[in-house]
Amino acid sequence: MLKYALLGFLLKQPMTGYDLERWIRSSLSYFWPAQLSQVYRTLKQLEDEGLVASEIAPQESRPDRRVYSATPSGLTDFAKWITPFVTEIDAIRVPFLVRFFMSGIRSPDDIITQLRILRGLYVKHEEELAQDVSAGIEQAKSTFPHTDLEPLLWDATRRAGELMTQAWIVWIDETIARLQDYQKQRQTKADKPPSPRRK
Amino acid sequence: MLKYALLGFLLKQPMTGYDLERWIRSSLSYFWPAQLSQVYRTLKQLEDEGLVASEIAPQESRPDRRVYSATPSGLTDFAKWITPFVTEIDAIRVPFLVRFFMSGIRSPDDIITQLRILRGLYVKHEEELAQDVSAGIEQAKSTFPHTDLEPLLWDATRRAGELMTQAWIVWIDETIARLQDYQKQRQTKADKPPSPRRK
DNA sequence: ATTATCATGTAAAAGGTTACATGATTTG
DNA sequence: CAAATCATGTAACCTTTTACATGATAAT
Repeated sequence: MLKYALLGFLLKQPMTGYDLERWIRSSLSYFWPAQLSQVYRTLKQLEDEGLVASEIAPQESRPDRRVYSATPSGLTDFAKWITPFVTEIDAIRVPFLVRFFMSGIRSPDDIITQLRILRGLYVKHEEELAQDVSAGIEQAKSTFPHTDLEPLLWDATRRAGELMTQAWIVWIDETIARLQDYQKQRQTKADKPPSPRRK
Repeated sequence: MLKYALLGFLLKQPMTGYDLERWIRSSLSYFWPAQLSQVYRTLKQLEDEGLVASEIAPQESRPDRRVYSATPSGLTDFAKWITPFVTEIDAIRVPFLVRFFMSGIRSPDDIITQLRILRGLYVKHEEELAQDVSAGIEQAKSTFPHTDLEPLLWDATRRAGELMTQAWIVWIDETIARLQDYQKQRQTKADKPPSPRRK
């Protein structure tokens, strides 16, 4: 997948592995993160397959830049990948939900605390996403040649991140409420047998 | 991660790899899918680490069942894993969004068609999720010893799937609308120079 | 003075996917 | 009579993560 993300960017413009990582960071990373080391080895693989070519641009006082560009067969391969319609929903993996689901041995209080922490993280995440991606869009507009469609795709991707984040926040709030209800019920039950009585 | 999912189930009750896969399918799979082959190799790994133990239950006319159960050190390890608070948001990977983002060379019509296909898949997915997981909850209630908290966690996990699916459907509808607007504008622009005129 | 940015990579390990291999029984 | 379910696994491959390694310059 990273393979095609890189190819897609290189079709817009030749650039280095380092550049690619930064572009991804302000766009795709919210749905497909990429480590720099992974970018470098994938570029090498793409070059072995003849889908990209690189040339070295010497620099003083900095490591030389290795600038990659997509080859004609790179474009062909990319087109072959993007053309067919997807007819299955992607499996997603959310490690946090595994933990949550398996939290039966934790106290409801602990789970609520955990959810509150997570909520804070998502709020922060939402702000970062808005800023990073919006900045990315503006930079892309002034960097790449583009049709009007491309900023739309870029912004729709940002929007997807926004909607997902908001959905998580809704889920967290709902779930905290449910856990609090559960606690209240337990308490009520526990109070009844000894019959509540004031001093 | 699968490692702890398996341990978590085995702490509720001893069972086989096959059983584990089925339980996961009606619960966690929506946030952490597991192939049967992966379940088997992970169980083997857990056994090597002494976190689970297995014994063979002979059967006639069917392969013998290898029943796994969590060991005391399995419980310790699981508790150590579940206890600490998570303080970072999980990266998620959504292959479809990578394609979408890179669809600049496709026609808006194609992208809309693709989104409509996806919408149908999500609607179906939502129904399956509701049924599978609800059935799973009922079965879990009658199979595992449990506190009242556990059905709550199970159902909250179902709800997370529901909210995510709904968020995707909203996103798809929004995005189709945006693409249609984009098409209308292009058409208007194209119509202007010859100046629109009626018969 | 320290941190962030620019800029390159390598190597080992972990985790997951896909394909292969087998075979009886139950359900539609 | 065909397909799904029960039930076990192995092997090769692919992708990603984490850790290591280097080093100058610009910004705070």
